[in-house]
Amino acid sequence: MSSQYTFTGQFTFSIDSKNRVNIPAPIRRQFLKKDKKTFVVTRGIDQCAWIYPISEWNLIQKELNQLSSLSKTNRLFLRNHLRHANILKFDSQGRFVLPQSLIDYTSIKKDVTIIGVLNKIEIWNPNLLRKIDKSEEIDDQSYEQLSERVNI
Amino acid sequence: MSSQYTFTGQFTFSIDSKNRVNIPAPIRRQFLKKDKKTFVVTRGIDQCAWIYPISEWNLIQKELNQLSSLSKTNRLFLRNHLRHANILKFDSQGRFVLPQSLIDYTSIKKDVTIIGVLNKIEIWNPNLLRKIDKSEEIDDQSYEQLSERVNI
DNA sequence: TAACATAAGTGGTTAATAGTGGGTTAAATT
DNA sequence: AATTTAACCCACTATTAACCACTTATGTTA
Repeated sequence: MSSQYTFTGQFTFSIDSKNRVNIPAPIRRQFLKKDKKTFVVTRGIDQCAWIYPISEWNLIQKELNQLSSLSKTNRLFLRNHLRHANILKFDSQGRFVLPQSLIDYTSIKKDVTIIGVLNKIEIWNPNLLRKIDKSEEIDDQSYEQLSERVNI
Repeated sequence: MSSQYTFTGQFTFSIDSKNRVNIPAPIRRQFLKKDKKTFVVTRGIDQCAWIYPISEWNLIQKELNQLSSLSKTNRLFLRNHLRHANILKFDSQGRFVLPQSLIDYTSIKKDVTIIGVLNKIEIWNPNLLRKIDKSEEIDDQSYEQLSERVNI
């Protein structure tokens, strides 16, 4: 089953003294009623945090359920991806508290950049995102490979 | 039949003088009424303890029943996983006493890190978990392989 | 375009919950 | 019967989450 969400856009906000982060209104508005303001924040594979609406996350979990813990790789993968996953809600002002472990992982200080990436939302340290922007461009060959799979 | 539990998150608490360990509230809240605060603690495959809600454990037992004891591996596996399994309940404060044998096995001293891993909960010595974090990272190739099976 | 109205982002206070420690009673073991 | 162990209860403290309030944008209408 495919995603019901298509997040886009980029926003930069401040994180407050209680580690609360505001979810940009355009993104917040997309949240479906059924998800009841609930989502999962976890480590991204790059140095950012990923947010999935809870219904999206449930789809992922179903896939993870197929992996047996008797395999070592599976065990590591499951552990490292699930332990950093926090089920949260945003408050009546549309904010949530970013867990300390993720603040550390993402090196977020005062400001955060929030970007919509299809079925997930990414939370970045603005400086880090800028740096990666420059250093990790997609080369032509990789684009060629992608072209086989994605018709854009 | 698949799991009814989807534990996530990471928490670090202290173990008290009576060897009591607190179960983190977000995990405790997930426990189904039918399980009546009952669960099984046993040895994990890595140097940690595994906790399964009793209904999950029953599912696992059903699978274990499929393994013939004529195979030596099966015999060893069954023995090592069943002999260290304790059926326990958590008290009105949400704690349980961690059996001495598991304290020894996991090298737990003063603090414990508790992590949710889908249908089970893992109890670790925080230092040990950190060590594994570094030494056993998943390499790019394994990620590529996983990507064929899991769409995250 | 000025005035108003609405929505969005930010900040702090209070009330509820969670984690921790210890003591008392009941049960089990020797 | 004495000692140990486990269950149960009560209490304190720190953290978290719910609530309220203010300010700055954005947009609408006269």
